[in-house]
Amino acid sequence: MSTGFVVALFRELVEAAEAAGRVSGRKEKVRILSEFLGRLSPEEASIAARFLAGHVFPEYDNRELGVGYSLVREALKVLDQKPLFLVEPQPPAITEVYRLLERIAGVSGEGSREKKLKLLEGLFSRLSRKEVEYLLRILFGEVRIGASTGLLLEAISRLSGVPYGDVLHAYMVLSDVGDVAFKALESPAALGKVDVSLFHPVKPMLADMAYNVDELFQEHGSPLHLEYKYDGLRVQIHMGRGKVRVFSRRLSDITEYVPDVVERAVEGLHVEEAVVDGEAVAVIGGAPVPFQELLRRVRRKNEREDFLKSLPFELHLFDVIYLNGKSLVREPYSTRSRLLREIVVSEEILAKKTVAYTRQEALEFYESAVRSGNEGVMSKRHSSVYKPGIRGSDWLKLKSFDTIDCVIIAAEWGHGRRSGWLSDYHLGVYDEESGRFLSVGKTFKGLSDAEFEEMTKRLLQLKVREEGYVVYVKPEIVVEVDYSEIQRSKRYPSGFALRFARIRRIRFDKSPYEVTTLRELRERYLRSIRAKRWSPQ
DNA sequence: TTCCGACAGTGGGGTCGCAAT
DNA sequence: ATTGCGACCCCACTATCGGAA
Repeated sequence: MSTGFVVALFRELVEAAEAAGRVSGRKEKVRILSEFLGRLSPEEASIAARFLAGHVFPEYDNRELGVGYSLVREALKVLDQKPLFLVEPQPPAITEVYRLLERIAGVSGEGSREKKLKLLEGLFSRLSRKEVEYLLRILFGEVRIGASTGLLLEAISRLSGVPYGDVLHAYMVLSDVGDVAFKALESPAALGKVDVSLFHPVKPMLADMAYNVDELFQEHGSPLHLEYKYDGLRVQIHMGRGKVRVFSRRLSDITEYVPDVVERAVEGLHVEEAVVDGEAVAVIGGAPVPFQELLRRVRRKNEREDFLKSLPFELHLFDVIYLNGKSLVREPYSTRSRLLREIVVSEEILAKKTVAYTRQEALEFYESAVRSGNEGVMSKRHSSVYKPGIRGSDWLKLKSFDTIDCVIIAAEWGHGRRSGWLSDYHLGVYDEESGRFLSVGKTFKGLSDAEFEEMTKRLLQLKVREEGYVVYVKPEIVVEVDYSEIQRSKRYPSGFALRFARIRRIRFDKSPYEVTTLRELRERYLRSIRAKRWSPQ
């Protein structure tokens, strides 16, 4: 090769990852990663950057590896056997590992499990234990070296000399850290010029959480620009040149699953070329169905028309980020909002909006959103630009939630920084009929490190038995639990599961027989689906 | 010097299609 | 016909680092 680069081994990537993981400072991690990537050819660097971010393929790439814990467990057995090689196998290059993973992703059909297994075993047998460990971390998207996409972009900026702002913007529109690394090394001058283009998905902008309307005013000032927050599928629709593609929040092309969304976009927008952002909600009788029901339409393909009609998607658009050849991500929200209104046939396709000058107006709008079966409201800073993939205070979400008391009936040992703590708790409600506590799901959210420490001690004192990762305890510790929705569950004996459960506080003052009853939970569930005007079956 | 924004890490609910059983 | 697996839809929350104030 005439590139002037020495072929980089996968082992070197592992060494760099380890080194970055050992230090705690972000700057030091960035230095280590940039020095490593700087030694690589553009192609190697693009693969390595993706690997370090916990991806095998670009995020917009729809290829699937089809390798999970089960297959890996099987393949790992090969390491326990004596290798059949007479001479030591050649350690693979980064590019070789990538090509092999591409082959694995390409396998499908009957006997695919066996074929994937053989390829995986072949790869494992050429790697040291430590290299296998890091390969697995990459495959499962959990590299855990305290550096992911964010710090990799800083490393790319550092090694290419391209300002960080340009690198970040390139990432936002290219949607792949590997593509950014490649371009930064191959043509750094061009990196600052990339922008949104038709049919290449862009990471959707995200919102921070707010907890009351006062916070919204505090952050965004008056008046507030509010929208309904719908509980559905985030969709980014690219249309033009006689074509429409729909992308999900994680950039999968979901066009084939949502023909009615395509139809509504085509009928609802009069425009040459556009990329619009919105939420698709499944609606029956004018009211949104529970998210759980909507899920039945996700990734469901080749579906008969009568099924689609029984659970139709409605579209609520709230942004436009590309229009007739021009990127709008640098335009303020006020402008994008106006342009969106100009290209819709009717306001019906837009997210419901209001401008609230007072606390009272904001509250009323929020109440109306929740009353009509939606999640809550969004507040958007009128002057803010569209920041793809960024979660910040420019957009704030205010969601409704409810609270019940549960008793902890079991707990699971944590992983990583939580190893040594019981950090995942099985929550029980009281069933008066059987006199038992029945599980309504698990949560690991809400406690501080100190509380985990304390909770672990208390739970171990209440331990009844231990099975694998699960420690069953005497039901004694009561916790107040916030959740966003009660779902029907086949997994839990109570028949219900809490969506987005998190512990608000520990109730040392309450006895387990004072926790919420199953009857009460059932009543709450029935009330919530009545609000949505939806009934099972 | 203190404050706060962005990032990383830990893990929850559900449903589908597909291959294996 | 049923089951197990892998992918992916929705995520919330706390700790930490380092630049902003």
